[in-house]
Amino acid sequence: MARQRKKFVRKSIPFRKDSLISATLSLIATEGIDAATVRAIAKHADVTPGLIRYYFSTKEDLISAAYKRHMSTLTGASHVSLQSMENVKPAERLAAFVSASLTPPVVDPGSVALWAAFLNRIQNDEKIRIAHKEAYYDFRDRLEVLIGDVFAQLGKNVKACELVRLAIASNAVIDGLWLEGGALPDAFKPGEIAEIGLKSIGAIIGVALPKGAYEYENHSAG
Amino acid sequence: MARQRKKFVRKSIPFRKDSLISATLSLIATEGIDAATVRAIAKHADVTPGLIRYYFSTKEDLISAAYKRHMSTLTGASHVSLQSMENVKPAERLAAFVSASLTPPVVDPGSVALWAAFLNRIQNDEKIRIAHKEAYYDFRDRLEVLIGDVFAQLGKNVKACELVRLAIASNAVIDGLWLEGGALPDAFKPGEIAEIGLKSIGAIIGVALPKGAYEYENHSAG
DNA sequence: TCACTAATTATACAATTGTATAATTTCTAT
DNA sequence: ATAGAAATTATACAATTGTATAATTAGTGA
Repeated sequence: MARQRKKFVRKSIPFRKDSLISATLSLIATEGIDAATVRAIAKHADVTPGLIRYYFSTKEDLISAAYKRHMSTLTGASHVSLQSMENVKPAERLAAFVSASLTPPVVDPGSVALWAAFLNRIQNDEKIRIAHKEAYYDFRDRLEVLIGDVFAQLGKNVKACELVRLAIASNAVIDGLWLEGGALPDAFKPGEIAEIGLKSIGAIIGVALPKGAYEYENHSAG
Repeated sequence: MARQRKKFVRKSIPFRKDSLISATLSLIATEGIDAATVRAIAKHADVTPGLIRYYFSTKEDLISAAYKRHMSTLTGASHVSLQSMENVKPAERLAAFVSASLTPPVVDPGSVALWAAFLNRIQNDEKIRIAHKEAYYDFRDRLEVLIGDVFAQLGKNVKACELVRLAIASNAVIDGLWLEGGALPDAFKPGEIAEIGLKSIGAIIGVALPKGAYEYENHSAG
């Protein structure tokens, strides 16, 4: 008889790490943090539990890596929206950024659940606390730049501390809407959250933000 | 020799339930959800693990009860601020409500951690999902009434759907600021969050909200 | 004082958890 | 082809978990 089928296939280190991180995120998002046991994660990644320890020295290491990837996914989605918009009016760039942050896949129950699961560890896990802080300031600073650009183009002169205040407030609007949209997906119509976000941030900074920006709304209605 | 010291004291049902719920909340808030084991909770409540099952048929029951109490604590804190303000101008009542929601003890790391721990279960635990939904709408509706009163007093006519939108947006501002203030307590000066909240919501609804409302700010500055 | 009820503790148990280590299998270089 | 290194699986283990049940203890009314 022919040689028996292979019992496993060797994969590269990045591949396996990615698989395990993806499996971890997927499990936490869909079944909650308690479901993310080493055995469940391994099964989800089509791998044996022992392999986890081969790539991550401890489970906390894996969780920490998963957190970082989730955060970069979140912030990355908003960031991508600004590429190829170099020559677009500042107000439209800001609107695109806000829209992207308040539209699927950023606004998503699993995404919020994931974030909440990690937030729970923020107090007792320094790695996660630092990562959270960095992600928060990164996002807020980007928002501040975008808002500053809008004012610059309009010739408005705004004090630095005032600009910070507006960025904090705009960030809060996005966070709050993102949260509610993800936690209570049935409570809002599609597009409603992004629309409210645009109007609200527009009111806060005193500049109307164009609605229905680019890729995020259906073009047929424009 | 005298009779040996009592090995335990009998307490009333509400007392023990309260103790156990408090211990649960305290543990989750300070050490995270994983630390809230039946044994740790019992120890925290100066009780034997077995007693938990005497008052709560399952651990999930206890967790669920703890969630409800936490939510009513949160919303209650904002609600109390409106009592004995029946004859105050609507804008000041709204301001007091916002201030109370964005000031300790509502804004607090433990409070946010607690809320995040429960949010993680929102997808897979129907009881918690329903409780969350109710708490959200309860808070938002109250906000909507307060905003509506402000407009009524100013003689402004605002459509119902527009009022809802403003309540959603204001709620998002509060949620976002509350979250960031609790998760990153060092990132903000005392009173800064409440101040930003008042200005932002004021901008959103188009009505300046009085700062330094009542009990929440130091009276010496007034 | 004394039984009786209900609250509390004590003990036990099976399942699950993270981790450690030994045993295999695959792939690559020679 | 084959040996050796590296990746993967297999197995084991002690600790912890939620829960169930039996054994005590405290308070109450007669």
